[in-house]
Amino acid sequence: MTPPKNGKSKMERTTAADVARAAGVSISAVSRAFTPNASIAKQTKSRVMQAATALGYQPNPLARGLITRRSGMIALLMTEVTNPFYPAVLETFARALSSRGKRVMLFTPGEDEPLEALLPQALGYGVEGVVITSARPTAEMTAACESAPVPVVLFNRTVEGAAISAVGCDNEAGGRKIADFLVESGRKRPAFVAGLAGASTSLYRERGFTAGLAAAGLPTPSRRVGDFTFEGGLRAAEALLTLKERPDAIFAANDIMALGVLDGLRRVGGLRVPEDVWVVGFDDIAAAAWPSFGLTTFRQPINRMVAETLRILESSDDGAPVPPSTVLVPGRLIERNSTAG
Amino acid sequence: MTPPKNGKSKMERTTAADVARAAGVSISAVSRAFTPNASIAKQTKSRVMQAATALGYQPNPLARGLITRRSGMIALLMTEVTNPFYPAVLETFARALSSRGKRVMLFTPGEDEPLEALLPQALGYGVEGVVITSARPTAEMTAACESAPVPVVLFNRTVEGAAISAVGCDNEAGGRKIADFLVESGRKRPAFVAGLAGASTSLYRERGFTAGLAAAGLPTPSRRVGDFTFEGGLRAAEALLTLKERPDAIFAANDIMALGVLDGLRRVGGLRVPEDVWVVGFDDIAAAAWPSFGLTTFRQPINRMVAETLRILESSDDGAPVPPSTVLVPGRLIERNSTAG
DNA sequence: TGTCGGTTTGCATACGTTTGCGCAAATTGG
DNA sequence: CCAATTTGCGCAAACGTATGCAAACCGACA
Repeated sequence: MTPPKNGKSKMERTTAADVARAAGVSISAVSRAFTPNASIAKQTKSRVMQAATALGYQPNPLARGLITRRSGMIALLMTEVTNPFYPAVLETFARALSSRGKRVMLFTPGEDEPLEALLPQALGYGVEGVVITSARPTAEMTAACESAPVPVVLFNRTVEGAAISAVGCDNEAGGRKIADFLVESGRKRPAFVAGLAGASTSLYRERGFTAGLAAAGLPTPSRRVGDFTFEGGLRAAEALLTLKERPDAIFAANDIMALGVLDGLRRVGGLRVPEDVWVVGFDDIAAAAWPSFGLTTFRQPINRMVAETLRILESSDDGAPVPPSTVLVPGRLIERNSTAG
Repeated sequence: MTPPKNGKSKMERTTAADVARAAGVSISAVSRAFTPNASIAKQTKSRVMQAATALGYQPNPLARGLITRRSGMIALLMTEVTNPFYPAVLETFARALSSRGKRVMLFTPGEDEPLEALLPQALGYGVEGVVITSARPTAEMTAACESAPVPVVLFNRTVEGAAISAVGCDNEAGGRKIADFLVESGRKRPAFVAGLAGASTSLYRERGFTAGLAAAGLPTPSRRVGDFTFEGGLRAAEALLTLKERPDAIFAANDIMALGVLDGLRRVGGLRVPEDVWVVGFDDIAAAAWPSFGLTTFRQPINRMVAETLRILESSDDGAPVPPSTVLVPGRLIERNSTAG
C-alpha cells in the first residue's frame, strides 16, 4: 500500500491516476482533459481540471514526450556566449517560448566535444525543434540537419545550397547600406574588420560593403580579422593605424569588435572618433548605445528574427515536413556619435 | 514488418532493441552496458558497445528519466539576462555540465508568468537539480524549494533562515574590503548605488561597505538606487552630482551600474575619473576591463562558484538528502584606472 | 562427479503518459 | 417511441528504458 497520502518525506509526484481517482474518471479522461482537441465532455473536463489544480497536477512532460515525441523543448545550439548579442537572442527565445509553455534546452559543446555530437544528443531528448546559432555547420552536420526528424533552423547563419531553413538579417544589404552611408558622407578610405574566417555573417556583410564602395568608385577596403571579439577589434584597430594611408572610417562586422576598434583608436591611437575616424558596427547590442561609445550600427531586429524562427519551427507542427525556407529580415542603420553623417 | 532497415523517409530512432538484436543479447544487457556499475561481463559489454556505435545508438534520456528520475538535466531559473554577469554564469554552467554529459534547461518566466510557477515545471521535467539565480525567492517558493525532491541551490542569492543551500561570493566581506580600500586611499565622502530593493547581494555589499566606513569614522554614505541596470547607474550618478557635498568615490553594487555611473559622471557631469571621483563596481564583467572604463571592481570567481554549486548538486546524487549548506567563496579586489590607489 | 558460491543473463514489470478501438449513453429525426 | 447517428468514456496496448528476481552458467573444491 503506497497511497499518495502525501508522504512526509519528499514531495511525491501526483500522477494522472491520482487525479483520475479524485475526479472519479479514468486515466484516459485526465489525459484528454489536457489534450487540446480531444473528445471530452465539457463537464468532465472541468471536473478533471478542478481535481487537477486541487492536487497540483500537471502532466509529466517526459512520459508525454515518450509517446508523442513532443517534449515541449526547443534545443538551442550555441557556442559563443561572449558576444552580448547572443545572450540577448537567448533571452528573447526563452521568453517567447515560455509564454507558449515551451522550454529551451541549451547545448554548448564541452571541453573537447565536437559540435556535431550535439545534434544527435538534442534529438535524443525529443526536442521539437533545433535552433543552431553562432556555429558554422560542417558538411556532415549539414547532412544530419537535413535528415533530422524535427525542423532545424540556422539562426544568423546560412549555408549555401543546403536544404536547411535559415533566418537572418539581410547582411549583404546591411553592409551595402553602411557603405552607401559612408560614401555619401564623403568618407574616402574606409576599412573593414572581419569576424571569423568562414562565418557567413561576416562574409555577407563584407560583400555588401565592398560592393557598395566599388559602386562609388572606391577601392577594395583594407582589411583585418578581429575574431568577433573585443580584443580582436582592438588589435585590428592598432594594425590599421600603422597603414601608410590611415583609414578615415572603419566598419567592423559586429558591435563587440567595433567597440574594441573604437577603444583602440581612442586609447591606444590617441585619435578622436568621429573627428579623425568614423566607426560603424553591426548588431546594435546594448553597449553600443552607452554614452562612452555612441556607436553607429546596423540594428538586427532580434524580436522579428526570433518570431520568424519560431514560425518556421511551428509550421511543420503536425508531421508534414515543410520545405526549408530562408527568411531575411531587414535591419536598420542607427546613427550615433561614432559617425557624424 | 517495420525492420529498421534505415527507412528512407526520416531518421528512425535506433532503440535498445535494435542493438540487442544486432549483438545477440537481451535488451537488459544493452541497458546494463550503459549503466556504470551494472553487473555485466566485460565481453558482452564490449560486444554491445560495438553494435551500439555501429548503429549510432544512444539511450533515450526521456525513457531513462521516466524510470530513474534522472534525466541528465539541470534546471537554471534565471530572470535577468541583461546583466552580462549572468550570461557568463550561464556559459560556465553549460560548459561544466556539458563535459559531464549533462545539459542545462533554461527557465525564464514568460510574459505574465510568476516565478513560482517555474519550479514545479522544472521538477516535472525530472531535472536532477535546480539552480536559482538572480531571483529573489518568495516565501512560498522557499517552502517549495525545501520540499523539492532534488537539490536546489541559490546562486548568488541567500535567504535568511531558510533550509536551502546557497552559493555566493562573500558579499559583505567584499563591501568591507572596498570600504577599507577607499578609506586607506584617503577618500572622505564615498557614496553607494544599490541594486534592487530586497536583493540580498546588494544588501550584503552595502552592509559591509557601510560597516567599513563606520569603522573608519566616516558617516553613512549617500545612497541611490540603480536597479542593477546601466541606465539606473547613470541616473544615480546624475542624482549624486546634485548633492551639496559631492561624493569623491562611488561604489555601485554591480559592474553594469558602475559603468553607468562612470559614463554619467564623465559624459553628463563632465567630471574626470579618477581625478575628480573614483568609481568601484562588483562582479568583474568583461566590459570592466575595457580601456574606456578600466573599472576597479571586486571579482566574483565564477568558476569556483559554479564548481561549488555542482558539488552540492551532486553530493546528494544517490538519494540521501544532504543537509543544506551555504558556501561563500572569497573574491578579490581588482584595481584599475577608475581609482588611483 | 556432485555440490557450492559467485557471476551473468533474461524475463517480466514498472515509469506516466497518449491513443486506437469498441461499447454504452446521449442525441436526433421520423 | 424506436432506430440511426453522434458523442463520451474506459480498456489496453504502446513509447524505450531500468531493475528485482530467479534461472543459468562457470570454474573450483572436496
